[in-house]
Amino acid sequence: MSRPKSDDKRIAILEAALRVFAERGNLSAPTSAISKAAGVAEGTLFTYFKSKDDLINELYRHLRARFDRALAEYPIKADAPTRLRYVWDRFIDRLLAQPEMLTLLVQLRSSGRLVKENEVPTVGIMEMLSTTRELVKGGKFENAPVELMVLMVRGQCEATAGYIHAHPEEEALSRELGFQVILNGLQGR
Amino acid sequence: MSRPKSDDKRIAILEAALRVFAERGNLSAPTSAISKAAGVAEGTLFTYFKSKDDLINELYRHLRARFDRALAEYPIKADAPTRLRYVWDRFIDRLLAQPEMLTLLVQLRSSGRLVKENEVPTVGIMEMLSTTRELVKGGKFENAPVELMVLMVRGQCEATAGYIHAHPEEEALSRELGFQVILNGLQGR
Amino acid sequence: MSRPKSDDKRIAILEAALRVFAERGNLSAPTSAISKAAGVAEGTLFTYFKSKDDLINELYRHLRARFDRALAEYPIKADAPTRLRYVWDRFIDRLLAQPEMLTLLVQLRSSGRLVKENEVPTVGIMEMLSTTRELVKGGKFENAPVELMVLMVRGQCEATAGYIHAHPEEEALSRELGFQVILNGLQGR
Amino acid sequence: MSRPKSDDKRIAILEAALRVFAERGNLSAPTSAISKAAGVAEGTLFTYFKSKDDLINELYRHLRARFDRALAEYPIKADAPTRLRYVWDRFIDRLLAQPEMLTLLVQLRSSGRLVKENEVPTVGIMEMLSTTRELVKGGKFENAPVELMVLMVRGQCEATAGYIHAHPEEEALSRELGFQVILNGLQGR
DNA sequence: GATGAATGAGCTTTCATTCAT
DNA sequence: GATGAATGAAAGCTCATTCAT
Repeated sequence: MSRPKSDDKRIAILEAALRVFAERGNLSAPTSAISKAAGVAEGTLFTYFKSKDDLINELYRHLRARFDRALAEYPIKADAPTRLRYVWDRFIDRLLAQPEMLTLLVQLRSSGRLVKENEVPTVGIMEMLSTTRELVKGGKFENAPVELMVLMVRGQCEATAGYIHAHPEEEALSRELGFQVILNGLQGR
Repeated sequence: MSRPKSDDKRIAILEAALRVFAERGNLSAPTSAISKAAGVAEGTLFTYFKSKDDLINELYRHLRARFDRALAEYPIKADAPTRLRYVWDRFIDRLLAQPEMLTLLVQLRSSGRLVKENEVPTVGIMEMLSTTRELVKGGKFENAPVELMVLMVRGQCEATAGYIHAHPEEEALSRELGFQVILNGLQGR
Repeated sequence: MSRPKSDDKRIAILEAALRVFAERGNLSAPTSAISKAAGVAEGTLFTYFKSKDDLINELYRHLRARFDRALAEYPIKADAPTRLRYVWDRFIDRLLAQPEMLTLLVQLRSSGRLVKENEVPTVGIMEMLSTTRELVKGGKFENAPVELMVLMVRGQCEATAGYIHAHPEEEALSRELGFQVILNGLQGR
Repeated sequence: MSRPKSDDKRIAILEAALRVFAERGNLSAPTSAISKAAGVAEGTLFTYFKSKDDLINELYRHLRARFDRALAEYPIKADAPTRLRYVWDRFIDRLLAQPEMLTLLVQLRSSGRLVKENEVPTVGIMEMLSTTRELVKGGKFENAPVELMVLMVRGQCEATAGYIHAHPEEEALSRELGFQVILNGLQGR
């Protein structure tokens, strides 16, 4: 094997895609713009990704993996509210660290281009699931479908991050409030 | 006098766009598919809409106008929870009546193709604003930014509609639960 | 017969075509722009002219007729130089009166859209022919093909008008010079 | 390294454009006809020329460069009439070698699609300028604007080439006559 | 006759992907 | 593996012409 596929280059392309897709809406940026932004030739993109769709799916996985990595120090032994708060904060952190991601994730999810395998929940979502289950126990939502609850938490989280993005000066307050609202809501007291 | 521009045809094109855009993600459906679905010639689309972007913006306004029309019997004199529930139910109604709309609205909002004027709140959102303001009064979120609250309500609503779309048999329950969670959350008791 | 085709309208369309074609090069202006400029409906243009090509040919004839009308007082009894000068001045007059025409004539001639019948010489050209024939008599170009001579006179005339258009302040001089050069040239002494 | 952009292909496209534009008037030939005539794919045309307008401008420069190249053996030390005759003959040569060019040049000039930079005089025109200046010295046109003179020479030249194109059997005579007329004319004796 | 909405062929240009170098 | 020229199938949009009103 002469030159091995470089992982650096792979990452460079993914990061370039993140940036470039965020600039033009709708995943409509041409692959040539992505390869240019990544500093590689147009053809090279296709030695790392079979097609644009493949790139898009890998990008989605890449972003989700980053979310999961952010949960490294998950306080597994803490109580449910603390654990939920941890996930909440990491999600917000990530969304604010790369605000393009917020829109991009939405676009990816609604693009109809993601393959089935990419529709499995991330570690973060799994944690939300179990935490939420615990939280509602004994409350008036004890018998509610947990999946619905999780969708709600995620929605709330993205709404909060969106608000903070528009009003950065209210970050601390919003982060807190958003969390309290959903916690309150779920506990049903 | 010649044939007048027919409003039926205009609506037919908008409805066709709704359907066709929902099928392929990212507003990427070709205008030719839309005109075909609307039963008009390719060129005709452009006598009703200056460009694809114009069509997209008009579509957004069209959808929003429909939401507003659904609020015709808004119980203006009822108490805040009742009023919020009314808006909540009408939103869910609409999203379920045309489930394509759920994805489409998200796509439209994140497309970067909407003009400024289309970013003003609908009547429904305005009502949410005033109702929410009233709801938090006296609670622990009294001083929270109302806009954030409204974003949360909308997020909750869309999450709930999404869940119902996937689990139609749980509609009544989910509709109720979703509302209770956000109401609980906002009232802070 | 209810309403007769109005000659005013016909002329209005031709004049509009002259203006509009001059603005965009290459006869590429859409018929809709012409009808708009003429103050008639798009379809109306086609009740006066069978097709765009027909309009173009009629426009050419219209312009040529105007040239011919300018020769109304042709000094038929004067000597050859005087007569050539008369034609020369009227040509220059016309080209300066509507400078768009200079470019337009060139475009029409090189468009490949003129029908055969429109390739016959105008009255002005006919006069040039006979005058030129007389002028070269006895000179060193006695046996030259008159058609070539006439092409030269026309070329000279258009070159002169073009120059005057760019340097209006030198009109009188240029008009005179241009004529002297071609007269000199033809007489061969 | 990849395949380098081939200059052959570039030239092939330009030559194809020359042919195809000449067939249909008004630069109205579709780019697809040009690429087909050049034996390349439709898209390839656009890797060599940014747009149709760019192609048109490059074509103009291409043709002008050819004129200039034809003057390689310009007899710089000869007297003015000899030098003018050299330029005259080379112009006629070129116009006859590719008769499409005669119409095409006219179309290009009157198209309104040429950029400013392409309006500078060619080497041939520059030579005409200086030669003409010398020719009129001492004659009755001593104080005439040289630019006008040059426009005249060019016009005369194109008229002559046009005539020869229609009457090839009179080439030698016409070439001579045309030149004599303009020389006579300029010298004013 | 006048109007302008309707039509659809045709245009320029873009872009994912291939492949010669 | 890397490169970028080559490809050709779309895409969005224009426009001469027709025809219902």
